[in-house]
Amino acid sequence: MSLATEAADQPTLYKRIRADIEKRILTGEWPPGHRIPFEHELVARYRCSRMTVNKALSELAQADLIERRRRAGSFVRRPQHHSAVLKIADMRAEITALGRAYGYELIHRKLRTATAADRDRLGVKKAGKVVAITCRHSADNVPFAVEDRLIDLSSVPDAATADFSREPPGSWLLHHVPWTEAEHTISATVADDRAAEALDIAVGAPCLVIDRYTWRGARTITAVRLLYPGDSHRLVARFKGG
Amino acid sequence: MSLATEAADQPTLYKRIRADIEKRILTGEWPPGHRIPFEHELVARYRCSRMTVNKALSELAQADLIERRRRAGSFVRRPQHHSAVLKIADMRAEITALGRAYGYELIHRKLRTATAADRDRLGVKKAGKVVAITCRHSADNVPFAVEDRLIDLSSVPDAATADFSREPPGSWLLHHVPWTEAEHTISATVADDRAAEALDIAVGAPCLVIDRYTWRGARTITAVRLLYPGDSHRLVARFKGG
DNA sequence: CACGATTATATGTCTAGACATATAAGTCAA
DNA sequence: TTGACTTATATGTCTAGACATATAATCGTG
Repeated sequence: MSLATEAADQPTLYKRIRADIEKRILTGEWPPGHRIPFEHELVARYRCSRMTVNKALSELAQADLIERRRRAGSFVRRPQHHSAVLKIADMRAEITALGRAYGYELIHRKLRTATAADRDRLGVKKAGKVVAITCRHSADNVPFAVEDRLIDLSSVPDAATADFSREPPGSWLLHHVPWTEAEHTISATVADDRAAEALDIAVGAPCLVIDRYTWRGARTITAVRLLYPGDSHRLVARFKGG
Repeated sequence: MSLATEAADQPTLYKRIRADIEKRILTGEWPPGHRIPFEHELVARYRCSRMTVNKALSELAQADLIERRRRAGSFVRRPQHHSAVLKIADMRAEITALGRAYGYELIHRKLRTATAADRDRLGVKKAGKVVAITCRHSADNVPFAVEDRLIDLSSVPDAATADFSREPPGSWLLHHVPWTEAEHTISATVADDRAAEALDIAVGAPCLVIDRYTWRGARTITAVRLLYPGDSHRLVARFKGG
């Protein structure tokens, strides 16, 4: 078993070590559960210091490719099944990235004391003020998605006076409020009257739904529901690694 | 500006350094573009060696929270908008993780020479053999998803003789074939006759669709389409960090 | 002023040690 | 056999240095 394969073209030693091991894992030569050589063995193989192989192994562990267990060794992890990294940018970025003209239209905006439904949706107990917004995003003048959003003003007071008639609330929030945690829920539904009209599709047509909740620490910032025409829009996630 | 905040409760020094910086970024105290202290400044602040702060900063860079530029310093990165990590496990794991009883049923299996449609779907040019499978996954005896799969036998010869009447092809593949890349596409549709019958829902009911393509290097392994009843199933992705 | 050469500097990688700590494995007594 | 104790060992973290390298800034020159 020669771990040091071909001579390095360029990359640094720890990267070569990492790549060598990664290759063996991805080709299946070292299947899940396989114990990879101990650090001191790799030190001997590559004739380097322990810190160097440690760095390579640490990165592999961070990438969930291997699992490190004290006293036992390092083991190839069972493939993380199918994780997928979805990049859901804000709507303007998403649409311009497609090379299409971005359009935005505010349909409705209301500042109100949180109703029971609002509080439930935001996951808060106290009845503070909220802003409720409905708007539409379009690509090349074709409806792309409708957005239904609630912003908690006790977390984001400035949102009360922000001008959402020109700037989409999603962009505004991204630039004004740092967040620490978010949750997305993806589901499917069929268009009701309101959605059908806003998206210019038939009632009963399939729609992709993304519900997103954003927090900053314990405080809820915003809850948003995005409705995409199901036949035109797709979320694509490419994932690398085993 | 005191970087060394409260005394450490337990964690190691480099983790504390990383957490301190992360906090400042997430709270917005250090906004995107802000230059974080040079390594030698952090060394002085925390009275430790450069390797220790380097490890902390390297991990922050790996997590895309900061960007490191030689000679210039390290800078807070613009928030990665809304990325979402979807964990799509194989169906059995997904259902048992929900605490429900997993059920599997093979509906159809056929070994054939790839048709034009098959080749198109798999993205291959040559007309080799393929296995086409339709099956159903259920949770607590309620239909959970229908699966429509194509396996390229030139990439996975063993699939020709595997017994898919008891073991779901997804699990079998995960345990027998390592993969290097996958792509998911998520969309919405409405149930047609076949789907409605298999899922025991009404024709025209919304369905979530996941199309997954899996490769090993340049070879296509399998293409699968999963159809979930849209009102019952949700994909949840929680994401941390800004 | 524009452009090329030089220099200073922050990060990138690496070493040869050290001690800490979790834990697999072995040992011994009840 | 089981449970408690001990030991060996692989990983986890850290140090005080070193040289490499990319590049921002500066300096000179045409």
